[in-house]
Amino acid sequence: MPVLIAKIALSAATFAIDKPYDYLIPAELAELSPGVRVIVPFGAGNRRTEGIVLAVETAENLDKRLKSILACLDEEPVLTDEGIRTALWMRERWFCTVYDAVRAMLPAGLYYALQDCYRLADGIEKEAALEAAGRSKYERQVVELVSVRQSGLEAAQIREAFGTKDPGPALRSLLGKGVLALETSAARGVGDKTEKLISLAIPPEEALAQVTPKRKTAPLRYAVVELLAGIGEAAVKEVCYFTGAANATIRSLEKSGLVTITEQEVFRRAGPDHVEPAGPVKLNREQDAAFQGLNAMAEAGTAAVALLYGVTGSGKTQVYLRLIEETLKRGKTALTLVPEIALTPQLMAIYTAHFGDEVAVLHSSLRAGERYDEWKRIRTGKAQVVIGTRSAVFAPLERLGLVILDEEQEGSYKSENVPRYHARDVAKYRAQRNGALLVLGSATPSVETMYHARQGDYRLFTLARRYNERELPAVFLADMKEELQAGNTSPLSLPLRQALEENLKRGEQSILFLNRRGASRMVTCVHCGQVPSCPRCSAYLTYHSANHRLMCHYCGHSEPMPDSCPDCGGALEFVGAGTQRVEETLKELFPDVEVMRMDADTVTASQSHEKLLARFREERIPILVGTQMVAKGLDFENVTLVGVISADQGLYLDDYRAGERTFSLITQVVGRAGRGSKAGRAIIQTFTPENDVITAAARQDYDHFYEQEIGLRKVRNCPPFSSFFVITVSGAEEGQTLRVCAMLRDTLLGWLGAEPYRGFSCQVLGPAPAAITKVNNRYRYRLTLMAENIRLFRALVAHLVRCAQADRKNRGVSITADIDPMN
DNA sequence: AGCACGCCGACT
DNA sequence: GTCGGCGTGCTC
Repeated sequence: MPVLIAKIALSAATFAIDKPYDYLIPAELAELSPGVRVIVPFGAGNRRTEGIVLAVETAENLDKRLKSILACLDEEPVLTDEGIRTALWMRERWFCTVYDAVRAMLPAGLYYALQDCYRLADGIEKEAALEAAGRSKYERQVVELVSVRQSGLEAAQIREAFGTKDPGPALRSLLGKGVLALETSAARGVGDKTEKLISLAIPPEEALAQVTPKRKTAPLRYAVVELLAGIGEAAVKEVCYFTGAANATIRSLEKSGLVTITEQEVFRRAGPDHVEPAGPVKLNREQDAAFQGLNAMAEAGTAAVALLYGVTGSGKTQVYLRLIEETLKRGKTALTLVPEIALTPQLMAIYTAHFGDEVAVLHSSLRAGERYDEWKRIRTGKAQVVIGTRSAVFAPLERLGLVILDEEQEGSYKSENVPRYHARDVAKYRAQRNGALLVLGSATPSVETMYHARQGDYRLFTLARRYNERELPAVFLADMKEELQAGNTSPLSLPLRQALEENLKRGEQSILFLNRRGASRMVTCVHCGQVPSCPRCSAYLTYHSANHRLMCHYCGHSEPMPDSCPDCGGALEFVGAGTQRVEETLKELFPDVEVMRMDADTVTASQSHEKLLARFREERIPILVGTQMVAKGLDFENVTLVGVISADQGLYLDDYRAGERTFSLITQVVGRAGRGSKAGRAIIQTFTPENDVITAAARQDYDHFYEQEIGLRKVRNCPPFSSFFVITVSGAEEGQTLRVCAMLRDTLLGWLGAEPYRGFSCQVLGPAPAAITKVNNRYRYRLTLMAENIRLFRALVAHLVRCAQADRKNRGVSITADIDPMN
């Protein structure tokens, strides 16, 4: 008798054991189709696990050993066939499990939280249950707990009652005896972002009276209560930030009844601005030429990739819009990806203006419900145009005809957590499968992309003229070495200071720009040179003026800023030119001038950076200092001066992409400045004014930069000439971590010497400690393999990782692999 | 990674 | 008996 069998990818499967598992489809689920999620028993303990059906098959002879699917979670498939294929491809391509990929593809609002609920089995009374439990004290405890309520008890509550002791064995034993019944329910809609709020549960005086006696021994408890007494209700996160209290402290305060914690949904979305429908798109001759070429490619219906290389301000957006219009006319759908939604609000507004309700927007600051709604609109075909950030590359569009990746060189397209995919590659894969056109747009294309374009793999379209023929600002390189020799240790050079003064006199606005990496601010002792570092990480602590504390950016540790050096008592001094330091310097120089600072610290939920920028423009605040996010303000009419504080920051890092990043950053800052009718100026501060990357960027000379860079890449065998495979080993014990890493290298070298890998070109570097060796008390060592990114070699790396993970000797260490990581 | 299973010694 | 600890092997 034939039976139905489902191939299922499981959430509980780790990378080492991930594969499609076979389960029997029970009669009541006979309609089950691929793409729906199910609950299945897995492992020796039959723990409930979420999975997704990859395929349904019929088998003639029933294999007795197959387990059955317990329940189905979706009425309709949440993944299309293409989605399933993409997930399978991602496992092979990015060293993740199929379910890791599935998780990345689905909107948060679709997540289920599985909840196990234990109750006495039907027809079993408490007495009988106790008897069955026999003399086992834990089993008796479980029976006592569970029999309180007819409906039974959630697993989490039983675990809580047991404290540190694991109730698992007792529960399983009782389950086996038939005394207990287990029901697994799937609760939906847990994905919404909530924020925990904390407030005093008792009057402030009383609370203070309770904690004051132990002020010396429990300073954090005191600090939290004191803060709350002053401000009333606050977010737990903020309270931790300002006092340095850990979550444990907060919980203990809650337990002692001093504070109460409530959860509230976070509303982060700025209301959708109402946009007037836009008129037809007009293209100039150059844009039209690019459009015609691209459109012909899209129309052909065969998969292809094109690079639209258009200098800043050349009007790539209009070309996108025309291409999308034509794609829609052909009855196909279009997907546009942008690096960070926060940096491209205009693009969204423009899309909405052109395509109205047909546009769906997907990005991280949407609430789970909104994201889910947008996802549904796409899934049901109501939205045919999608714009969004990295994960929007998985938008469930059918009949995909066009994919646009704007600012394709941006690093944010690469995911930093599992699955560590690159949206560009996923986009390429989807375009390939759909016979769609992928357009990579950029003013400063990544070296890899330009290489492919020049090789003829991608068609190249160029927009060389600035829209409206606007003039570039005059660029001046300020030599910071000279400044230093002249005794100027402030972050502002003399030329920049003079330019600022002139702008202030003329009533024009200025923007000072800091590289992100230069944004942090360390503290050092003038006497002994000590720099306070994190106790859990091998990283220096950074000073935050908002709470006057030293914080670790890797693990979140924080401590109060000491008055003097903890080691020798010497005076402490700030190093590095963070935005805060620049702001303070400006305030000293121009005491009566308002300075606005914009960085991760000042941009919060209520002070979104659009709001800050709007204020900057409307109130004509003379000077704006900030990181990347200030770039948008450069378009403003009254901004006539832009200063790049530390152009070198990040340029001399041990990273082959450093040059590319610096070039892109400076080029865009300069290219955007002086958009108005008044002539603009740009001052770039650098310690190495002769550096090729910096001078090329000042001239807006991409070709020169590219020629230099591709030569370097070739010599060093960096992408696009090879790929970096980085295997990271991390563990609590440094010796073991290093040993495992070395063992991996030896195994790999052994394999590379044998068939079928003999002769395959692969450079093996390491084991080397990661840039931040210790994070959260775990040591990290890595192997770097430089090799061609082909299936055969990926299979080898995957096999290596799987073997190492399965090895009992490597317990306690985690082993992961990544391709072309961003740091 | 979980989890069972088998084995051992300790407690009572 | 029961409990805790630990090594080994499998997950449809």
